[in-house]
Amino acid sequence: MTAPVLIVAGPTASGKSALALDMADAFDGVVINADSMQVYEELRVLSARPDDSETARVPHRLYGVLSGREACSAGKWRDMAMAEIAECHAKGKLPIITGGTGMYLNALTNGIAPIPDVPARIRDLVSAELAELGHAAFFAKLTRDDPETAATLDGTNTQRLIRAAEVFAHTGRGLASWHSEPVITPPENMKFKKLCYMPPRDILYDRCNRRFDLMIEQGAIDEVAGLIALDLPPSAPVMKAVGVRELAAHLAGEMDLETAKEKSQRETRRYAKRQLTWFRHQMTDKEIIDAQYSESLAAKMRHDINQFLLTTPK
RNA sequence: GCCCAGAUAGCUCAGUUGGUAGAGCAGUGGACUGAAAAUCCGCGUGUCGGUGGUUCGAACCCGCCUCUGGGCA
Repeated sequence: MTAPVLIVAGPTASGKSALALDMADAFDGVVINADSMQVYEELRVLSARPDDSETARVPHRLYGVLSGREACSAGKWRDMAMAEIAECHAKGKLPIITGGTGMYLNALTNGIAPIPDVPARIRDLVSAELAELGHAAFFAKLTRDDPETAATLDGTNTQRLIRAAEVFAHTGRGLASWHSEPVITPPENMKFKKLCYMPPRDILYDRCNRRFDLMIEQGAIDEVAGLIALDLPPSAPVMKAVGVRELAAHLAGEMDLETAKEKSQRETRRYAKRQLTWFRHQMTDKEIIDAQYSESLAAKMRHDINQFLLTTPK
Protein backbone atom coordinates (compact mmCIF):
# COMPACT_ATOMS: atom_id res chain seq x y z
CA MET A 1 0.00 0.00 0.00
CA THR A 2 1.32 3.43 -0.90
CA ALA A 3 0.72 6.67 0.90
CA PRO A 4 0.29 9.61 -1.51
CA VAL A 5 1.05 13.16 -0.41
CA LEU A 6 0.45 16.19 -2.59
CA ILE A 7 2.63 19.24 -2.08
CA VAL A 8 1.66 22.65 -3.41
CA ALA A 9 4.61 24.96 -2.91
CA GLY A 10 5.24 28.47 -4.18
CA PRO A 11 6.17 31.98 -3.10
CA THR A 12 3.92 34.17 -1.01
CA ALA A 13 0.91 35.63 -2.81
CA SER A 14 1.40 33.26 -5.74
CA GLY A 15 -2.13 31.89 -5.53
CA LYS A 16 -1.10 28.46 -4.36
CA SER A 17 -3.83 28.38 -1.69
CA ALA A 18 -6.55 28.67 -4.31
CA LEU A 19 -5.02 25.78 -6.21
CA ALA A 20 -4.70 23.68 -3.05
CA LEU A 21 -8.32 24.39 -2.19
CA ASP A 22 -9.48 23.25 -5.64
CA MET A 23 -7.47 20.07 -5.39
CA ALA A 24 -8.82 19.37 -1.91
CA ASP A 25 -12.33 19.75 -3.26
CA ALA A 26 -11.65 17.47 -6.17
CA PHE A 27 -9.80 14.69 -4.33
CA ASP A 28 -11.31 14.60 -0.84
CA GLY A 29 -8.24 16.29 0.53
CA VAL A 30 -7.11 17.99 3.71
CA VAL A 31 -5.04 21.15 3.40
CA ILE A 32 -2.05 21.05 5.75
CA ASN A 33 -0.10 24.23 6.37
CA ALA A 34 3.62 24.39 5.54
CA ASP A 35 4.13 28.07 6.26
CA SER A 36 6.29 29.10 9.20
CA MET A 37 4.13 32.13 10.05
CA GLN A 38 0.65 30.74 9.46
CA VAL A 39 1.24 28.30 12.33
CA TYR A 40 0.97 31.15 14.86
CA GLU A 41 -2.47 31.98 16.17
CA GLU A 42 -1.78 35.70 16.60
CA LEU A 43 -0.97 36.19 12.91
CA ARG A 44 -4.29 35.82 11.18
CA VAL A 45 -4.26 38.84 8.87
CA LEU A 46 -0.54 39.40 8.34
CA SER A 47 0.21 35.78 7.50
CA ALA A 48 -2.75 35.64 5.06
CA ARG A 49 -4.20 32.65 6.85
CA PRO A 50 -7.18 31.04 5.07
CA ASP A 51 -10.48 32.65 6.06
CA ASP A 52 -13.63 31.05 7.49
CA SER A 53 -15.28 30.42 4.14
CA GLU A 54 -12.20 28.53 2.99
CA THR A 55 -11.80 26.48 6.15
CA ALA A 56 -15.51 25.65 6.00
CA ARG A 57 -15.14 24.36 2.45
CA VAL A 58 -12.40 21.82 3.12
CA PRO A 59 -10.59 20.75 6.32
CA HIS A 60 -7.47 22.78 7.17
CA ARG A 61 -4.74 21.73 9.60
CA LEU A 62 -1.78 23.38 11.36
CA TYR A 63 -3.09 26.92 10.88
CA GLY A 64 -2.82 29.09 13.97
CA VAL A 65 -2.00 26.12 16.18
CA LEU A 66 0.95 27.56 18.10
CA SER A 67 1.11 30.50 20.44
CA GLY A 68 3.47 33.26 19.42
CA ARG A 69 5.15 32.69 22.77
CA GLU A 70 6.76 29.55 21.47
CA ALA A 71 9.02 29.22 18.48
CA CYS A 72 8.22 26.71 15.81
CA SER A 73 11.05 24.91 14.04
CA ALA A 74 11.54 22.69 11.05
CA GLY A 75 11.68 19.65 13.34
CA LYS A 76 8.61 20.58 15.33
CA TRP A 77 6.66 21.29 12.14
CA ARG A 78 7.77 18.03 10.55
CA ASP A 79 6.50 16.03 13.53
CA MET A 80 3.14 17.82 13.46
CA ALA A 81 2.84 17.39 9.70
CA MET A 82 3.68 13.69 9.85
CA ALA A 83 0.95 13.18 12.44
CA GLU A 84 -1.58 15.00 10.26
CA ILE A 85 -0.55 13.02 7.20
CA ALA A 86 -0.97 9.76 9.10
CA GLU A 87 -4.43 10.81 10.19
CA CYS A 88 -5.41 11.63 6.60
CA HIS A 89 -4.25 8.26 5.38
CA ALA A 90 -6.09 6.48 8.18
CA LYS A 91 -9.28 8.20 7.05
CA GLY A 92 -8.63 7.67 3.36
CA LYS A 93 -8.12 11.36 2.67
CA LEU A 94 -5.45 13.00 0.53
CA PRO A 95 -3.03 15.19 2.47
CA ILE A 96 -2.25 18.41 0.59
CA ILE A 97 0.76 20.20 2.07
CA THR A 98 0.64 23.86 1.15
CA GLY A 99 3.07 26.61 1.98
CA GLY A 100 6.10 28.63 1.11
CA THR A 101 8.57 27.59 3.79
CA GLY A 102 11.04 25.62 1.75
CA MET A 103 13.03 24.38 4.72
CA TYR A 104 9.93 22.81 6.25
CA LEU A 105 9.06 21.03 3.02
CA ASN A 106 12.64 19.87 2.75
CA ALA A 107 12.59 18.48 6.29
CA LEU A 108 9.47 16.53 5.45
CA THR A 109 10.38 15.11 2.07
CA ASN A 110 14.16 14.76 2.24
CA GLY A 111 14.54 14.13 5.93
CA ILE A 112 16.09 15.88 8.87
CA ALA A 113 19.19 15.22 10.99
CA PRO A 114 18.57 13.53 14.37
CA ILE A 115 19.66 16.51 16.47
CA PRO A 116 18.17 16.86 19.96
CA ASP A 117 15.99 19.91 20.60
CA VAL A 118 17.97 22.80 22.02
CA PRO A 119 16.19 24.52 24.93
CA ALA A 120 15.38 28.20 24.45
CA ARG A 121 17.48 28.99 27.52
CA ILE A 122 20.64 27.75 25.76
CA ARG A 123 19.87 29.81 22.68
CA ASP A 124 19.37 32.92 24.80
CA LEU A 125 22.70 32.32 26.50
CA VAL A 126 24.53 31.84 23.22
CA SER A 127 22.85 34.91 21.68
CA ALA A 128 23.89 37.03 24.64
CA GLU A 129 27.43 35.79 24.24
CA LEU A 130 27.48 36.76 20.57
CA ALA A 131 26.18 40.22 21.43
CA GLU A 132 28.92 40.60 24.03
CA LEU A 133 31.86 39.24 22.03
CA GLY A 134 30.96 40.51 18.59
CA HIS A 135 30.97 38.40 15.47
CA ALA A 136 34.72 38.07 14.97
CA ALA A 137 35.54 36.88 18.48
CA PHE A 138 32.47 34.67 18.60
CA PHE A 139 33.42 33.09 15.31
CA ALA A 140 37.00 32.57 16.53
CA LYS A 141 35.69 30.77 19.60
CA LEU A 142 33.44 28.58 17.49
CA THR A 143 36.40 27.78 15.27
CA ARG A 144 38.28 26.52 18.35
CA ASP A 145 35.34 24.50 19.69
CA ASP A 146 34.04 23.12 16.44
CA PRO A 147 36.35 23.77 13.47
CA GLU A 148 34.46 21.41 11.19
CA THR A 149 31.23 23.41 11.40
CA ALA A 150 32.96 26.78 11.51
CA ALA A 151 34.54 25.99 8.16
CA THR A 152 31.08 25.85 6.61
CA LEU A 153 29.98 29.26 7.95
CA ASP A 154 30.78 32.75 6.76
CA GLY A 155 31.25 34.45 10.13
CA THR A 156 28.77 37.24 9.48
CA ASN A 157 25.66 35.10 9.42
CA THR A 158 24.31 35.78 12.90
CA GLN A 159 21.59 33.21 12.93
CA ARG A 160 23.65 30.32 11.70
CA LEU A 161 26.51 31.16 14.04
CA ILE A 162 24.05 30.96 16.91
CA ARG A 163 22.64 27.69 15.65
CA ALA A 164 26.09 26.13 15.40
CA ALA A 165 27.11 27.34 18.85
CA GLU A 166 23.89 26.30 20.57
CA VAL A 167 24.06 22.76 19.21
CA PHE A 168 27.64 22.46 20.35
CA ALA A 169 26.83 23.90 23.77
CA HIS A 170 23.84 21.64 24.27
CA THR A 171 25.10 18.35 22.85
CA GLY A 172 28.87 18.70 23.11
CA ARG A 173 29.01 17.75 19.46
CA GLY A 174 29.34 19.86 16.35
CA LEU A 175 26.54 20.61 13.93
CA ALA A 176 28.54 19.30 10.98
CA SER A 177 29.10 16.05 12.82
CA TRP A 178 25.37 15.70 13.46
CA HIS A 179 24.72 16.39 9.82
CA SER A 180 26.87 13.44 8.83
CA GLU A 181 24.38 11.12 10.57
CA PRO A 182 21.69 9.44 8.46
CA VAL A 183 18.66 11.72 8.28
CA ILE A 184 15.22 10.84 9.60
CA THR A 185 13.34 10.20 6.39
CA PRO A 186 9.67 9.66 5.61
CA PRO A 187 8.51 6.03 5.35
CA GLU A 188 9.37 4.17 2.14
CA ASN A 189 5.78 3.88 1.00
CA MET A 190 5.14 7.63 1.23
CA LYS A 191 5.04 9.11 -2.27
CA PHE A 192 5.17 12.82 -2.90
CA LYS A 193 3.89 14.76 -5.85
CA LYS A 194 5.44 18.20 -5.68
CA LEU A 195 3.88 21.11 -7.50
CA CYS A 196 5.68 24.41 -7.41
CA TYR A 197 3.66 27.41 -8.36
CA MET A 198 5.85 30.14 -9.83
CA PRO A 199 3.95 32.95 -11.58
CA PRO A 200 5.71 35.62 -13.67
CA ARG A 201 7.48 38.09 -11.45
CA ASP A 202 5.56 41.23 -12.41
CA ILE A 203 2.28 39.53 -11.64
CA LEU A 204 3.62 38.14 -8.38
CA TYR A 205 4.90 41.55 -7.26
CA ASP A 206 1.63 43.19 -8.13
CA ARG A 207 -0.22 40.62 -6.05
CA CYS A 208 2.18 41.19 -3.13
CA ASN A 209 1.44 44.92 -3.22
CA ARG A 210 -2.30 44.60 -3.47
CA ARG A 211 -2.47 41.95 -0.78
CA PHE A 212 -0.75 44.19 1.75
CA ASP A 213 -3.24 46.99 1.06
CA LEU A 214 -5.96 44.47 1.77
CA MET A 215 -4.29 43.38 5.00
CA ILE A 216 -4.38 46.95 6.27
CA GLU A 217 -8.11 47.08 5.51
CA GLN A 218 -8.61 43.79 7.32
CA GLY A 219 -7.08 44.97 10.57
CA ALA A 220 -3.35 44.32 10.28
CA ILE A 221 -2.63 47.35 12.45
CA ASP A 222 -4.78 46.06 15.31
CA GLU A 223 -3.15 42.70 14.95
CA VAL A 224 0.28 44.24 15.44
CA ALA A 225 -1.00 46.26 18.39
CA GLY A 226 -2.10 42.94 19.91
CA LEU A 227 1.33 41.44 19.36
CA ILE A 228 3.04 44.39 20.97
CA ALA A 229 0.78 43.98 24.01
CA LEU A 230 2.07 40.41 24.43
CA ASP A 231 5.53 41.89 25.07
CA LEU A 232 7.40 39.04 23.36
CA PRO A 233 11.17 39.07 23.00
CA PRO A 234 12.34 40.54 19.67
CA SER A 235 13.74 37.12 18.80
CA ALA A 236 10.24 35.59 18.74
CA PRO A 237 9.54 34.44 15.18
CA VAL A 238 6.09 36.11 15.08
CA MET A 239 7.74 39.47 15.55
CA LYS A 240 9.73 38.87 12.36
CA ALA A 241 6.79 38.43 10.03
CA VAL A 242 6.80 40.92 7.19
CA GLY A 243 4.87 44.00 8.21
CA VAL A 244 5.15 43.55 11.97
CA ARG A 245 8.25 45.65 12.41
CA GLU A 246 6.99 48.35 10.03
CA LEU A 247 3.51 48.63 11.52
CA ALA A 248 4.97 48.57 15.03
CA ALA A 249 7.11 51.56 14.05
CA HIS A 250 4.00 53.27 12.76
CA LEU A 251 2.12 52.57 16.00
CA ALA A 252 5.05 53.97 17.95
CA GLY A 253 4.72 57.19 15.95
CA GLU A 254 8.09 56.70 14.26
CA MET A 255 6.77 56.18 10.75
CA ASP A 256 3.77 57.37 8.81
CA LEU A 257 1.39 54.75 7.52
CA GLU A 258 2.22 55.27 3.87
CA THR A 259 5.93 54.68 4.51
CA ALA A 260 5.22 51.63 6.67
CA LYS A 261 3.05 50.26 3.91
CA GLU A 262 5.61 50.85 1.19
CA LYS A 263 8.38 49.27 3.24
CA SER A 264 6.23 46.26 4.02
CA GLN A 265 5.35 45.82 0.39
CA ARG A 266 9.00 45.98 -0.56
CA GLU A 267 9.88 43.38 2.09
CA THR A 268 7.11 41.15 0.80
CA ARG A 269 8.53 41.39 -2.72
CA ARG A 270 12.03 40.60 -1.49
CA TYR A 271 10.73 37.65 0.45
CA ALA A 272 8.94 36.34 -2.64
CA LYS A 273 12.16 36.72 -4.62
CA ARG A 274 14.13 34.72 -2.03
CA GLN A 275 11.50 32.02 -2.16
CA LEU A 276 11.76 31.86 -5.94
CA THR A 277 15.51 31.37 -5.62
CA TRP A 278 15.04 28.71 -2.98
CA PHE A 279 12.49 26.73 -4.95
CA ARG A 280 14.45 27.08 -8.17
CA HIS A 281 17.63 25.58 -6.76
CA GLN A 282 16.82 23.69 -3.57
CA MET A 283 13.54 21.93 -4.18
CA THR A 284 14.04 18.54 -5.76
CA ASP A 285 11.73 16.63 -8.10
CA LYS A 286 9.29 19.49 -8.55
CA GLU A 287 6.88 20.24 -11.33
CA ILE A 288 6.91 23.93 -12.04
CA ILE A 289 3.64 25.68 -12.81
CA ASP A 290 4.39 29.04 -14.36
CA ALA A 291 0.93 29.84 -15.71
CA GLN A 292 -1.48 32.10 -13.93
CA TYR A 293 -4.24 30.43 -11.99
CA SER A 294 -7.23 29.62 -14.17
CA GLU A 295 -9.92 27.01 -14.52
CA SER A 296 -8.03 25.33 -17.35
CA LEU A 297 -4.92 25.15 -15.19
CA ALA A 298 -6.98 23.60 -12.39
CA ALA A 299 -8.40 21.09 -14.87
CA LYS A 300 -4.94 20.10 -16.01
CA MET A 301 -3.82 19.70 -12.40
CA ARG A 302 -6.80 17.51 -11.64
CA HIS A 303 -5.82 15.29 -14.53
CA ASP A 304 -2.17 15.08 -13.39
CA ILE A 305 -3.11 14.30 -9.83
CA ASN A 306 -5.53 11.66 -10.98
CA GLN A 307 -2.65 9.96 -12.78
CA PHE A 308 -0.55 10.24 -9.64
CA LEU A 309 -3.27 8.66 -7.51
CA LEU A 310 -3.78 5.83 -9.97
CA THR A 311 -0.14 4.83 -9.62
CA THR A 312 -0.01 5.47 -5.88
CA PRO A 313 -3.42 4.58 -4.44
CA LYS A 314 -4.15 5.57 -0.88
C1' G B 1 9.14 89.22 -20.49
C1' C B 2 13.48 89.62 -17.02
C1' C B 3 16.66 87.49 -13.02
C1' C B 4 18.42 83.23 -10.25
C1' A B 5 19.05 77.93 -9.51
C1' G B 6 18.81 73.13 -11.59
C1' A B 7 19.02 69.07 -15.68
C1' U B 8 24.41 63.06 -14.25
C1' A B 9 22.06 55.21 -13.34
C1' G B 10 14.92 53.27 -12.60
C1' C B 11 14.82 57.19 -8.01
C1' U B 12 17.53 60.85 -4.72
C1' C B 13 22.00 62.95 -5.41
C1' A B 14 28.03 63.24 -5.26
C1' G B 15 31.60 64.54 -8.73
C1' U B 16 37.79 68.25 -5.70
C1' U B 17 42.08 73.37 -9.74
C1' G B 18 39.21 70.35 -17.06
C1' G B 19 42.16 63.92 -17.69
C1' U B 20 35.33 60.41 -20.75
C1' A B 21 31.85 59.17 -13.56
C1' G B 22 30.23 56.79 -8.15
C1' A B 23 27.27 56.50 -3.51
C1' G B 24 22.59 55.31 -1.13
C1' C B 25 17.95 53.35 -2.34
C1' A B 26 15.29 50.44 -5.97
C1' G B 27 16.28 46.26 -8.89
C1' U B 28 18.75 41.75 -9.78
C1' G B 29 21.82 36.87 -9.23
C1' G B 30 23.09 33.53 -5.39
C1' A B 31 23.64 30.67 -0.51
C1' C B 32 20.45 27.85 2.61
C1' U B 33 20.25 20.73 7.11
C1' G B 34 15.79 22.47 13.44
C1' A B 35 14.28 31.04 14.43
C1' A B 36 13.74 30.31 7.25
C1' A B 37 8.35 35.87 6.30
C1' A B 38 14.90 34.26 9.29
C1' U B 39 20.10 35.16 8.34
C1' C B 40 23.79 36.12 4.92
C1' C B 41 26.95 36.90 0.15
C1' G B 42 27.63 39.00 -4.97
C1' C B 43 26.28 42.49 -9.10
C1' G B 44 26.94 49.74 -11.25
C1' U B 45 28.32 51.82 -19.39
C1' G B 46 25.00 55.85 -18.01
C1' U B 47 23.61 59.80 -25.77
C1' C B 48 26.51 63.33 -17.74
C1' G B 49 19.30 67.69 -21.33
C1' G B 50 20.50 69.29 -26.82
C1' U B 51 23.81 71.86 -29.87
C1' G B 52 27.99 74.86 -31.35
C1' G B 53 32.70 76.56 -29.51
C1' U B 54 37.56 76.94 -26.44
C1' U B 55 41.20 72.92 -25.46
C1' C B 56 45.79 67.72 -26.88
C1' G B 57 41.46 66.51 -23.79
C1' A B 58 34.86 69.03 -21.42
C1' A B 59 29.94 66.31 -16.72
C1' C B 60 33.16 70.58 -15.42
C1' C B 61 34.82 76.72 -19.12
C1' C B 62 31.93 79.98 -22.96
C1' G B 63 27.51 80.91 -26.54
C1' C B 64 22.69 79.53 -28.08
C1' C B 65 18.35 76.29 -27.50
C1' U B 66 14.84 73.03 -24.64
C1' C B 67 12.67 71.65 -20.13
C1' U B 68 11.88 72.06 -14.54
C1' G B 69 11.76 74.81 -9.95
C1' G B 70 11.90 79.69 -7.45
C1' G B 71 11.76 85.04 -7.59
C1' C B 72 10.54 89.89 -9.99
C1' A B 73 7.14 92.18 -13.19
